[in-house]
Amino acid sequence: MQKCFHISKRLFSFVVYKSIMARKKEYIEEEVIEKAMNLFWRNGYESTSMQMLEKEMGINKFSIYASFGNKNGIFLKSLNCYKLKLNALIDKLKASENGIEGIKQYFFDFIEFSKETEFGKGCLVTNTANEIGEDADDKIKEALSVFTNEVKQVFTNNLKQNKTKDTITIEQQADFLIISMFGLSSATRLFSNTQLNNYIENIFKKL
Amino acid sequence: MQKCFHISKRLFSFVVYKSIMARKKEYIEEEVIEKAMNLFWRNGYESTSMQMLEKEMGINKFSIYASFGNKNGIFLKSLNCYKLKLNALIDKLKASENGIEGIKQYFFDFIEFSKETEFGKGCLVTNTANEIGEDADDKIKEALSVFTNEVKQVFTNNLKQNKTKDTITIEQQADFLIISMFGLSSATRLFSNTQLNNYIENIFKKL
DNA sequence: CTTAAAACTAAATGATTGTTTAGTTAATTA
DNA sequence: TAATTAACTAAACAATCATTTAGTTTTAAG
Repeated sequence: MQKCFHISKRLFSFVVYKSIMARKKEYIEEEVIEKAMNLFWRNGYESTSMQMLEKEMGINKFSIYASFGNKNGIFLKSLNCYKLKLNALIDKLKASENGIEGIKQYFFDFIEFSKETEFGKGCLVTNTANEIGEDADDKIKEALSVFTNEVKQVFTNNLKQNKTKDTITIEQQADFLIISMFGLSSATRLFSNTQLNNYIENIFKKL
Repeated sequence: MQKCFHISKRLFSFVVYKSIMARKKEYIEEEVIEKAMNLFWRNGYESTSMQMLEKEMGINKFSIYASFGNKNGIFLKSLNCYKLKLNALIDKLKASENGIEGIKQYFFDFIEFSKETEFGKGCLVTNTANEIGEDADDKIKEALSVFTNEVKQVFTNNLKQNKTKDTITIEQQADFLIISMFGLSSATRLFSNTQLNNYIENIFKKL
């Protein structure tokens, strides 16, 4: 087969044999990925084993590998799923037109979003950024980086709503806020609601 | 042997047979623990295997287990070693009498303390707090909690140097600062020096 | 010098990791 | 209905994990 005509076996069967489907999948990929995502969110990447994923996703290892390639593949899809869920908060923030007040509300919204029982489970993105080392998978590192920069950009746009702020101040405050989100993520897992409130109130006293 | 007279084999040999030593250890426990600590600091608890520890500490697995019991034991000793190293900064902070300025200097000192190459390696305590789950070893969780509270207490004492601040404000600002340290710890691993500076400067604005 | 005990080396342990393979079931099309 | 093929179950895979065991070497006391 010539290189320029090469397409993967899976894609090939999808494109050409679309009408010759045999047995139907008994699960919906988006649904089982959401379950996987919640497991990764609670336990982290390394602590989540294929055995746990098999049980939580409710499908066999074979099916998991057939659908997502490997553990990394499941995780990358899970990151995307997380992104879609968080988009509810991000979209609200984007729609806000009250500057830093909108960002402050996002911080409070995130606590609710992260809530599990008494404590939260942090942010899947920052949890992973804290967990992995420099030699981790490049796609994962890239996804985390892209995500972080996107959120920082939304913060920047909201800060720009205050016309009295110069460019340098906005950049510095955006750095301050995105790093503060890392602190908030950790804090939801460890600190009380009162302490989280004290934290957020002090953050926004300075802006 | 009656229960009330029971002492461990190791302690027994130490106390009674102190003068009947056979072969001497070819390593100093404090020295190999420092090497282990640096490995945990760089890679985290789970990612650090006994194989890596054996190589880095320069002694055999048998010797490691004889000296420290198990991986958890090595880690608890490593946490203590980390504490001793960080005490240089903490003592400087304790000695300072310029209120929040001393705390701000501690933040900058920590960046230097955490520095590895271009990026830092965070704080062993907060790294671990971010890594472990609720079902982790109780001694480790306790050690992390004690450590965090001690640092917060030092922050509190420094904040009290400003006599105009009321008790509630001091408590709230101490919460803010200790959670901000979690953010700084993560940030040293991911963000540039400029961004770390922007972060710290904004933390201590209007405090 | 003999004896005893601790410290050493190196290999084996069983459990668990992520991943793959062999064989069965079920759905679609001709 | 028969043939085809994807999706399934369940077992096996090699690698690695933390931990233990067996056997040797070294030191010091009697």
